Amino acid sequence: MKSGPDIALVASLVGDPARANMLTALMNGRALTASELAQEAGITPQTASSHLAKLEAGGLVEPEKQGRHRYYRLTDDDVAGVLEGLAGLAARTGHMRVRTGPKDPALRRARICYDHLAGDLGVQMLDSLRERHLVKQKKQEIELTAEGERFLARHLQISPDMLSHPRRPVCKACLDWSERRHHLAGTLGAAMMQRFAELKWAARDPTPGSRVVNFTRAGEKQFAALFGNGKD
Amino acid sequence: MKSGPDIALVASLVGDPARANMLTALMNGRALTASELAQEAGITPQTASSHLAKLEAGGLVEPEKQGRHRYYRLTDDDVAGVLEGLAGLAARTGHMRVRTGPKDPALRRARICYDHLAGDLGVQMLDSLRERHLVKQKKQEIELTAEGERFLARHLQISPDMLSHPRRPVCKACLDWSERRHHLAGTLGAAMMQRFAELKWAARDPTPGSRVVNFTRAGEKQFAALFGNGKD
DNA sequence: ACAATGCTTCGGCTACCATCGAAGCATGAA
DNA sequence: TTCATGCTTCGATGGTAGCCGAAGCATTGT
Repeated sequence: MKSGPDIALVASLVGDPARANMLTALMNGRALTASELAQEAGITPQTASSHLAKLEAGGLVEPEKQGRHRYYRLTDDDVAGVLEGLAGLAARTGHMRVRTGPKDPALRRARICYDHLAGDLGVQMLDSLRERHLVKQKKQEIELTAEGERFLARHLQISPDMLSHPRRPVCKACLDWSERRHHLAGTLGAAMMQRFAELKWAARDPTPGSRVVNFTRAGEKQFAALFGNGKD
Repeated sequence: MKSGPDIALVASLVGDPARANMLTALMNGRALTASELAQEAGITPQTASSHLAKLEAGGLVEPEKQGRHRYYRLTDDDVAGVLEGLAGLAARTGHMRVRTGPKDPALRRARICYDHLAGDLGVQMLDSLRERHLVKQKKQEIELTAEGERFLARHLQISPDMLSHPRRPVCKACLDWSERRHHLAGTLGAAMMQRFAELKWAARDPTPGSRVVNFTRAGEKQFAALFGNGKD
């Protein structure tokens, strides 16, 4: 009659330090993989998996499968709002948290995600394509329009028959690690990245293991001309 | 560097079912005694005491001593807001809570608190006195003004020398059980209640153990004329 | 096909914390 | 004063949940 899980259930989810660390890591809107969240919370992947399953059951986070990764994000702004409120209450009692700053700026700017472009520029590129109706995006589904095909042929010498693959889609939305948004994956994403390299617009950083992509001065200009949003 | 109590601490406070029950019982703004909260949570007083100490240390509730009772209330609206948010998230996942309805309406309307009037009418009376500057209230301190003394003498035949007592203040703010607000205690509160009875305006319910105060039809009219707020 | 990576499930261990009995203060009443 | 009530502190107990090692799926790449 009077008992029941109610707020205690969801509050206890946030009440565990490991889960709280995960949730605060997700507060900026970015989606993180299970492994990254485990590292963020300072626990092993198997423990993190258990926590994430509970958070998902409690409706606080939502998973999105992406290849062999599994990205998690906060369910919606309501969750973020409650977390903000809790943080506010905690701050009043004198428990401030040191905010972990952004990592390597170059990595955030442009990097390789498998074989396609990710980072700020990658997200910006998909934004531009979508805005100019060169692609149509519906959730994770992305479709190349006829207008888009002409655009690719004219400016990047990419023809549709180069993009067909038995098991891989032409276009796919891929969750960006540094931004909260999607960037373009699939055979088209890979082909575009390859073309950027061939045109000497950009090249992977020679440092072994680095995923940074360095744009040349001319390449950045050309890229901005094609996919610029007017801000830089 | 990255760890710290932060939101996990305050969330874990709400995360315990017993504490959550206490907090939800306080959500309507009323202040409850430690014993009442213990009963509300279905635990023994000593366990409740431990919980309340933690909630107080966490800044979620604030105590107010009142005789041998100890009233607890939510610290402020921010706390209530966060609890509301948590309840909202919990409701989405299908964990609705059966809201414990208001108890006996007559008890909420008017009742005896020790020896003075409490309930809706008791709160309304102190409101009226304060509004018309017959008393001055500063936190829990209440002082009778010269204007107030004249008012009491004229309408209720209560003189200041009737109110002096070696160990009891004339006026005192007493937390109301059903309302969130204060009502008037002290020798004045007792004297006024006694006068109401003598004037046949009201009488304690004859049921043994009942704290209900029944107003007569005429008494309610007179009371409203003196302390009415225009709403009834 | 095989190997590698990312994540999950299972089992046992450990530590924490809610809970209550008993006793100790504090306040108010007789 | 002495008694009663309300609340707190102390100590011991027990249940629960976080944690990790090892093994098991799933997906991708060679």
